[in-house]
Amino acid sequence: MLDSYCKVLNKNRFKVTRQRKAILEAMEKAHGVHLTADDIYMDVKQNFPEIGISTVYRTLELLARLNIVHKTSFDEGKFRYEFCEDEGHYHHHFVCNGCGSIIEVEEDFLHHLESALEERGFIITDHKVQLYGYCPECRDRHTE
Amino acid sequence: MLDSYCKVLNKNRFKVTRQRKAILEAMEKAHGVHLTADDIYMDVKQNFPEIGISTVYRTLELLARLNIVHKTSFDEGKFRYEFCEDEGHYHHHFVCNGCGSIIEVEEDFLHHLESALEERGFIITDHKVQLYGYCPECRDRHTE
DNA sequence: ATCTTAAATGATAATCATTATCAATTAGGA
DNA sequence: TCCTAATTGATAATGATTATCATTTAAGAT
Ligand SMILES: [Zn+2]
Ligand SMILES: [Zn+2]
Ligand SMILES: [Zn+2]
Ligand SMILES: [Zn+2]
Repeated sequence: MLDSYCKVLNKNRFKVTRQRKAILEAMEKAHGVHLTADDIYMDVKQNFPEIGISTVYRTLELLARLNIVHKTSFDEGKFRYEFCEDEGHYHHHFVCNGCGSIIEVEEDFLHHLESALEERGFIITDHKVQLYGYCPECRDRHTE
Repeated sequence: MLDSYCKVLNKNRFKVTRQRKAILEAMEKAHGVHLTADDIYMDVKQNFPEIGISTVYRTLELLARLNIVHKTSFDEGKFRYEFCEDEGHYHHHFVCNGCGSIIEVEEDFLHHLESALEERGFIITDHKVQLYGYCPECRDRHTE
């Protein structure tokens, strides 16, 4: 997995540095979790104290440009990152207003909306669906 | 319209100040446009040079809390505001990667996604759908 | 209409995520 | 090994937003 990402870096003439590998490893370790730049920085620092926060931001920007990671905001005033899916089409997210947890949702009804727009002459390159509310653990606390 | 918003302020024991009225007026003037706090600040300043940017932020936060305006981010690193719809359920947005224009989309296929989650015990209070791509004016420039 | 007072305001500083700068380091090809 | 452009880390800068606090004001009581 890590190797295949390094191949993409190579293919695009970007150097495979210790820092970039460490960042990719940290993200792999947290697969399925939506990490902030700072989450990644803190984790990498454990085994690599010299790493700079700028390198983390720069690397994530690069990985996003290469379609290795997907950068998205859940309206918290900061961005979160996760690995892209192979198909290039993203799953959706449910954000709990109670505990803040972000839960992935597989269902996809967006084709309808997309084709309606494409008929009107738009080109759709990406979409984002975020649902907000209460997860089963928080719903009782909320309705009490 | 403005009067009905003032009524909501009154009902909730908030004062109806010149600043709050000016901000609501600026937003009414730009109905259908998705304004940033600074857009509103700049506009109100024309006829009300003493207004402070803090007041704009504070007022928007209050109006959002009262469900008068809806605050949303289009991943630009800042928030945009528009009046809530009566139903409490928002339209969707198409963001053009070319010119940055934000176009409203009425179609709503989200019930499906929402009921699927509700069956699993979640409570959905809000959703956000944002599509990205190229609008008809920008698509040729893009595919050239 | 005046008084009272808690709410609201504006100037300013603080915060926080992110980006830019730049001298020093380094990956990877010759 | 050498060369060099890419990369890095420290630091400063930015830009949006929030906090602080002395001053002003809306709106209810007199
Ligand atoms: Zn929860
Ligand atoms: Zn996800
Ligand atoms: Zn466009
Ligand atoms: Zn809208």
